[in-house]
Amino acid sequence: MTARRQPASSLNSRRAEICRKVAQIFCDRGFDATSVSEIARSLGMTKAGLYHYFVSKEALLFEIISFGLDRVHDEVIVPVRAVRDPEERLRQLVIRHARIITRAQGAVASLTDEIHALPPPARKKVKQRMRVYFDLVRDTLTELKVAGRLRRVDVTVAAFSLLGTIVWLPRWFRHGGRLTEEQVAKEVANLVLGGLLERQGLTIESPLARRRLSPARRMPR
Amino acid sequence: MTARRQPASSLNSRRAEICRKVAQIFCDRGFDATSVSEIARSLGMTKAGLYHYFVSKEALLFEIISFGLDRVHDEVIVPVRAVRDPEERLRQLVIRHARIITRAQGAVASLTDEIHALPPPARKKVKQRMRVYFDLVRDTLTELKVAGRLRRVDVTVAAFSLLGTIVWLPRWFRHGGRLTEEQVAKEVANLVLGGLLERQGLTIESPLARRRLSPARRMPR
DNA sequence: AGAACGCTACCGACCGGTCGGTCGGTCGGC
DNA sequence: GCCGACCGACCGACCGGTCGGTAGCGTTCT
Repeated sequence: MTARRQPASSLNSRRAEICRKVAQIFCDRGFDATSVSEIARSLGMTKAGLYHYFVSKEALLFEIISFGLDRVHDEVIVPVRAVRDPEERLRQLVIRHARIITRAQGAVASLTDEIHALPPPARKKVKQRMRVYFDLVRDTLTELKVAGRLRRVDVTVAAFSLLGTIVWLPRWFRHGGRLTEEQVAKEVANLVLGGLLERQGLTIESPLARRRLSPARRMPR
Repeated sequence: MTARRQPASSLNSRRAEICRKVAQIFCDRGFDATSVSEIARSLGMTKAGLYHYFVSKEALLFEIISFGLDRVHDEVIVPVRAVRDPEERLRQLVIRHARIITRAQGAVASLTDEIHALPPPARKKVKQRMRVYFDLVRDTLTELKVAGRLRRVDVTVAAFSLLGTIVWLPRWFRHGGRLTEEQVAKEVANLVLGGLLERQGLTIESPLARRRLSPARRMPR
């Protein structure tokens, strides 16, 4: 129930392979609705064989969720933290997160819905890691706000709304549709950024040409 | 598995009462993770007693989901369709939808996640009703776009993103927190509208948008 | 008036089946 | 010859669902 990021021995690569496949299964059919025998059959082994790798169904779920959170950590949090400009950081964050979510057909995002099936200690760990990510989003928004580059919005509500938009992606996006995952990621980023930032050349902009605050709009109602 | 909107006989009022309570239970613990005996116990009756009202666990779920969709129909779709101006219609839609979702602690929204537990015919009916709602959102956006009042965004992506923001609300909003459900509904509406519309002093900005630099206090869920 | 009836609302006991999980192996490669 | 990978057979618990009742109550028959 612990274990994260051991060196890739043959055991661990097999574990990772199992994690990836089972993530998809849990994502498609739901954790509770999927029996261990079904999982094993999909993997071409028996239930007893599967239990060679995982001590319980819950432990398997925990490892899968942690695996997904690792992806977010490695491919979103770490690269994005290196971006200094908060606007560009936010854009990168949305695009990167949207991309891994559409790529995995929501396996990463949707599985976090299943945390309720975890025993409380494991649930707490997952929540803590999610919290770190949320703070990154909100802190970036706060940074923009302090710089006067954000519209008059509540940063907490904005952060949650942004995340809601992203995690909802797998519910409607389908590969091979009108838009590619790359296009959707960019479209969502523009939508979100455009909605949050003070309007003024909102895609490519020079940081000089910005008002410090927006005290009044023309024609207030 | 059919049945909708009979006159309120004593039987139906009891059914509705059961629906409301069980909706909360399913929402808290999940459909698959909740046994029929648990449900019955929470209602102060036995399993056999519960089966007097519903022919199956799935039928119970279907009735609950339909009940939630009825709420959206009566309190969002119908009143909002009467609004002629598309901008005001969209604002009303967001506010009304956000309000019933926070009011019911997400019972309405979250249960639609459980459609996968329904047998295909019932699932199809639910999806059709959800589709009607989605079309209302997208058509409104298209109307705005045609009138040149929308930023350069893809209306389909925008519609799904908007809905994602709303259905994600119950994951983080808690009653008795910093914001009331009314404030959150308005804030979200401003956020969404502001992000979509051509800027021109068109949002009524909420007084909540004052800077808040204090650290985080809550997590999703 | 009151016995008889019908019907709703519900219960205790029980059913076949499946669940997550265990255990004593077997077998192939180092 | 040992050890990691895996299997077939099996377990008790619990699942969704059924069945034969019955307590209570309004209506009807006499």
